[in-house]
Amino acid sequence: MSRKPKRIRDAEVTKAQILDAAMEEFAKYGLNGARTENIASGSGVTKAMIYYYFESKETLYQEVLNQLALQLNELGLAKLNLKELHPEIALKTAVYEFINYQATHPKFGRILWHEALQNQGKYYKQIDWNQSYKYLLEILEKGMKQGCFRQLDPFLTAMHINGVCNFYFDAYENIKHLTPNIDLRSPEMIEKHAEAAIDFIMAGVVNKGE
Amino acid sequence: MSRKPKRIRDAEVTKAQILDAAMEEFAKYGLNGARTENIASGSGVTKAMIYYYFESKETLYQEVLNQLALQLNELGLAKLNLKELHPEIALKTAVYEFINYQATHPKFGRILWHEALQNQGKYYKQIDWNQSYKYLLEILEKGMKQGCFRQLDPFLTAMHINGVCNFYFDAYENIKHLTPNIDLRSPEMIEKHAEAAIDFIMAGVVNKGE
DNA sequence: GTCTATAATACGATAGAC
DNA sequence: GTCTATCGTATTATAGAC
Repeated sequence: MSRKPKRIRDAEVTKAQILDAAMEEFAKYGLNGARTENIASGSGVTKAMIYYYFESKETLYQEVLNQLALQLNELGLAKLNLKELHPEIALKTAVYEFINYQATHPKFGRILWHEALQNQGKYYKQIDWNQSYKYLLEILEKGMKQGCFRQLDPFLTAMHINGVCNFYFDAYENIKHLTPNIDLRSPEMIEKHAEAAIDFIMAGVVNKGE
Repeated sequence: MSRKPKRIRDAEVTKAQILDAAMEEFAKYGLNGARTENIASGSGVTKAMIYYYFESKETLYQEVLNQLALQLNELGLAKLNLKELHPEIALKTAVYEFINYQATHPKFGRILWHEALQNQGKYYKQIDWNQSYKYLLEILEKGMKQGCFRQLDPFLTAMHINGVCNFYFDAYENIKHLTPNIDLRSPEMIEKHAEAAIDFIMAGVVNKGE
């Protein structure tokens, strides 16, 4: 009579594995669509463990969002010290890093889109995302003040820049059908997107009249 | 003994009402998240009617996507005869009309985002969206050939333009929390977005060196 | 063509043994 | 700390009366 081998008991490890699998599942289906059974099997534990470490599926989801915000602030734009650079260089760098982040962390954007669409931003609201967003605003405002950027609405411009960077990745599952012969996820195409996006954005923002 | 008044029997009307309510529900929650009960109550019929007129929730969803593609082709860019205009005017018009379409048909973008995210474009693939997408490509290519647009990758540029137009609307539920004092859905703000988007896109595309 | 009632199942969450 | 077994409910879909 062989039994299922029992798991090594390690709270830290188990909790981290659940969070990882949860991020994967939430990225695919969002809070509502995610299945606790999938999170359990994805992390190699039973469903009951999820409720031992986290109060509910909802709490687990909130924790995933928290982790996301932490990761973004750590790995993201903070360490680049963009404020001290020339606005043009700062903006180019920020856009490049942001696209790179999207390419290497595809779950990030997807979770936030699911959040906006199916939860109407209910949980997004509970988390402070401002740091990363404000960097971009500051760069734009500084560039306008210095005259190297055109006079634009900083908020709308930030949204437009975001759209240029994001759409390629987050609408991928639809637009891949428009170009069946091109692998939009290949490093070469992503690099092309990054270059074209930077070119497009800079042309849209930089003041050529000087 | 009062009874629930029976519905007037009219197949056409009932079917249309179900489709309307379904579009509403799918726009909110996508195929998986949508509840047939909500679609039923939203259209004033019972759940059984959905299965009488449509094979299943899935079939109903496919029909909604079909309707969407039809509406887009009818109301959209086709009637503008953009090919005969100067590329700059054509692009400005296309962007303006597209933003206007998004503003007046918010369900359109939401359904497609849900489709990309939760179904990985499985049903999107079954429908021909090419017309509307190809208009934009043709405008860009014509402008580049004539020299009034810069030499850009037409496909990537089309994606970037799409991102500029869309993000404002489709990420609304998240970004509204970033600007609690501004109503991003007011006609004034949408008009500002449209103007800024056109300005941004034209600056990114038009060849200034001539 | 429309309804009520219900079958069948999937899923979040919990109890309790080990 | 981890497991198995199960409860309770929500939900898609169908059967059958009117």
